[in-house]
Amino acid sequence: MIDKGAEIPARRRRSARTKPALTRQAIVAVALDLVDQAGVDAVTMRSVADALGTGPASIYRHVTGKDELLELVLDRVLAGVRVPTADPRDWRGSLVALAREVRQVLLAHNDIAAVAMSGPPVGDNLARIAEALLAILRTAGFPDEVCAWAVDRLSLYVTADALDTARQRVAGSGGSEAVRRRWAEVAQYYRDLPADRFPHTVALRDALFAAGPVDRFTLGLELLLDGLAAHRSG
Amino acid sequence: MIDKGAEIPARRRRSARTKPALTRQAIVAVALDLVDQAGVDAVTMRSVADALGTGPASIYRHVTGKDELLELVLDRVLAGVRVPTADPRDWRGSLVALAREVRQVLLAHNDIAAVAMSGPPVGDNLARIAEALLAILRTAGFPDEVCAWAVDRLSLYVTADALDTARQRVAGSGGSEAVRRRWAEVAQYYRDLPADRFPHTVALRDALFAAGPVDRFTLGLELLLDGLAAHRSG
DNA sequence: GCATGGTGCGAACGCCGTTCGCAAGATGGT
DNA sequence: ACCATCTTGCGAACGGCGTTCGCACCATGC
Repeated sequence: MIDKGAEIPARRRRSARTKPALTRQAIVAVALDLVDQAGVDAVTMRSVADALGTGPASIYRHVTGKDELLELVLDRVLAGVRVPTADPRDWRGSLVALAREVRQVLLAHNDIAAVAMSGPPVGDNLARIAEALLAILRTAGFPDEVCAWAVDRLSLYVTADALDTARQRVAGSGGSEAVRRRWAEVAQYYRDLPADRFPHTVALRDALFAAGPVDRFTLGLELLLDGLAAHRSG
Repeated sequence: MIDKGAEIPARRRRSARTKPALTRQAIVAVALDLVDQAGVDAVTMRSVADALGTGPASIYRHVTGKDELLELVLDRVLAGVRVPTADPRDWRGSLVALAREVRQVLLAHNDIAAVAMSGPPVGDNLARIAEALLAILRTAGFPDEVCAWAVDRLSLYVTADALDTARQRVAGSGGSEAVRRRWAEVAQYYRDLPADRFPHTVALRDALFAAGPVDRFTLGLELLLDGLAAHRSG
């Protein structure tokens, strides 16, 4: 948030040809690579330092700690969100487009959504996205207080879904053998529930586990927007 | 999930009067106490062992690892959820009551919701709650596939809100000095956004930070239920 | 009385985030 | 040109984490 520009290498040290120079940007880039390949938990001061050919202490010259590093990674990810131009005649379509864009960008980087759910809402790009959301809502004619909590609820929903989806994706294919077996056990547990005490769960067990092409995210989003529509000019 | 009953002390060892006997239940109880007082992150194999007057290795005789321990804690918390009797004439009221009950129970135990969002959906009590949710939805006459994803979306929303609320509560009063200053900084950042590039955010900054008596949880829930109502007998 | 198997636990391993203190290069004043 | 000062890199270490190993111990069944 500070020193947003420039970041000149400051010095061409021993082998500018072979080393990435150790700047904030380089550190964040390496951390993002680790997130993409192995998830947020794989980001370690040591793993980042290793990938840069140095030790963990060096990272602290450019970043105050791991929290700030992950916030910077999240901000870089959110920089890839392209906000649509608000169409006043179709606020609903605009909101759906923006929500899907954010979700897609988050999911393109593994479980980075976990960072968004564990810290305060920071970063220039988050502010940019929130502004776009508010622009859509306000030009659509929603009262101010409705806009205020609608942006809050929509953000929460999108972030939570992105995190949930990423975790289930790990359970399906990406994850370790142990994690996959764990989820399989849980599925089996639900399948074996006694029909007398869990009649509805048993009756719906096929529908519940049909992780098929049904886009649960959009369905839930439409629910929220249906309800929101009732608050227009209220 | 296994060995659900009994759990006899197995042996009256050296001082049954002074020591809590070291059973699964005692371990879970101690861990839950730690969650209540200092949050999920404060639950450590060592801290749990210390509270029981022993070493970390002893815990592993009764629990396979930290993951299972936290799952057991979550299950014990969810045991406190009292599911309402489904009233077919008021599915909406029943859903609101159940959702609020779950949220309230989760929030009564600090950020325990973090456990629910980081692992697979396990535990007898979770199955019990899901069954109750499905009972309400099905007796209300929703199509099966709607029930299937509605229970998914509602669970996600309740859990995510409980986690989010717990985190903001820490930012308000419960948390450490450092955490509170961090959130204050963020609030200041949003307040100082330039009005030319962030007109809507600036215009709404009072409404956005009015964490007042407005019950955002119920508002969002009503949104979902409004949308859900449109899917009846569809 | 003795083998057996479950239980408690001290010690250790290999990670983690973070801090310290020093070396070395860059910078600025004179 | 020279030295004082500042910034940057980084080896080493600290304390804490989850987990495992191996041994001592005791209740039990033969």
